[in-house]
Amino acid sequence: MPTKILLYEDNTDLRNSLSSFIEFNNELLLCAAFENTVDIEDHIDTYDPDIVLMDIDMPIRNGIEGLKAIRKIDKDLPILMLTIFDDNKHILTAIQEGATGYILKQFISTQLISAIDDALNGGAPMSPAVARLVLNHINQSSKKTDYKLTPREKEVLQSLTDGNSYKMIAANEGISIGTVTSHIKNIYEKMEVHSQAEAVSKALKENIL
Amino acid sequence: MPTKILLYEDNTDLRNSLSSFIEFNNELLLCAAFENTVDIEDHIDTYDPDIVLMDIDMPIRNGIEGLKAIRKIDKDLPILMLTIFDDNKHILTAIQEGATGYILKQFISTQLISAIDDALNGGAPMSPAVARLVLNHINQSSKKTDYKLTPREKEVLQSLTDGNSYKMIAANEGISIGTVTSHIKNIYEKMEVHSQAEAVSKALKENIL
DNA sequence: AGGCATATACCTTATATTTGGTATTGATAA
DNA sequence: TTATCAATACCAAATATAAGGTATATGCCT
Repeated sequence: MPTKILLYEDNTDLRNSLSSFIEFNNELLLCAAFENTVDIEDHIDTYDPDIVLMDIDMPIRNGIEGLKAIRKIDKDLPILMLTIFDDNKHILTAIQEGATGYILKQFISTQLISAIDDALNGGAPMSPAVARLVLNHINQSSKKTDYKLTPREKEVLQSLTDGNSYKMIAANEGISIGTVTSHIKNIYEKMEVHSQAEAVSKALKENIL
Repeated sequence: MPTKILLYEDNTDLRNSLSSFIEFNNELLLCAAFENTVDIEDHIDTYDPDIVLMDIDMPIRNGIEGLKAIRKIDKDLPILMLTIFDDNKHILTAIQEGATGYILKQFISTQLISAIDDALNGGAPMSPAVARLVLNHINQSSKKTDYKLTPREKEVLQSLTDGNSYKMIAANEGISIGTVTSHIKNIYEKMEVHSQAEAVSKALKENIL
């Protein structure tokens, strides 16, 4: 049984050539191709595809919106994003929204088949360059700022981040509330923040614990 | 000029066969091969490699330790991790610590050369299966808990997370402090928390914004 | 040994937050 | 059309926090 594909691509030429490419392959079956993701919920319902190929930059309702719309109704349907390589932000957004893989348009002819295959088998096809972006996003250590917190201050900050009040921190650490106050004051100075919320936010976002 | 390689692998047979494989290739130059990462700092200093191939599971001082040690002295040196197992935890740890790529040992013969090439050119070579793990780690939406916050409450929570005080939130949203207080009270109830720090922590960790 | 920096500790007071209420309006669902 | 809910708004009080001090111990440098 061939793999049912739903395609979204606003450029008419590319949409047609991709359609031909898919139709030419006996293992693949093109359900339909659209120029934007308006009504994508209905399309999914109507065609019940095995995989979706999705351009990112489309007018009216783009690929990210389409991706989100699908993920609301189907958490597992493989969705391969297609794009030119210049848009780091879109790539990360797409991945955070649950895209299955990421193919650069320039490599479609050589990689599409194996990418579809990988995606259907639980893999996440992406070029090494895209993977590098993703890894850099995870690996903050390269740009991790060091606020030179003392061991005690780190403990207190960790405890704050866990949602403990001054009173609870004092009890856990075996020190007085006054001392907790003092540590937190110093933490705020070093981190240049002025509230728990800001400190916790900064600590988590910058992964400094 | 050949690419200088430093190899860490505790299994003698595999280390030898990898060494032979590298020496057989004119583009590659094996600086040295070791069975664990003790003294890795000295090795880096002595051999000044272009890339490091690192097994993860080694006795005494393993590949993750070695990776961390290198990253303390060189943020950019490409480091490819090698492993037999699809060990989720090790893969994620390695990536968080700044590994450049991840090769499963079963694919070394076919993928090592291109992986080295990718790594040297700023890419992050990894198999689709490994990439899937990484993406799942980023994309929490599958297990995202829904606290059913209203749009306004999400705005307020976002603002809290940005480190704003009640007063600032009121000004930014164009509502009174009393109303901010009221929204936050409702947010706390829905999220089952009792302070800013806890709410911010939960919001960031669970990625609900 | 003396001087210095730092981590730790505690106090105090002015603000801010938390939590309990109540109430109005507009939009939406039953 | 009634009932519910979201968003808005305010009051009041009990607590918690932020930011200003000061003090002691410890290790480090000379």
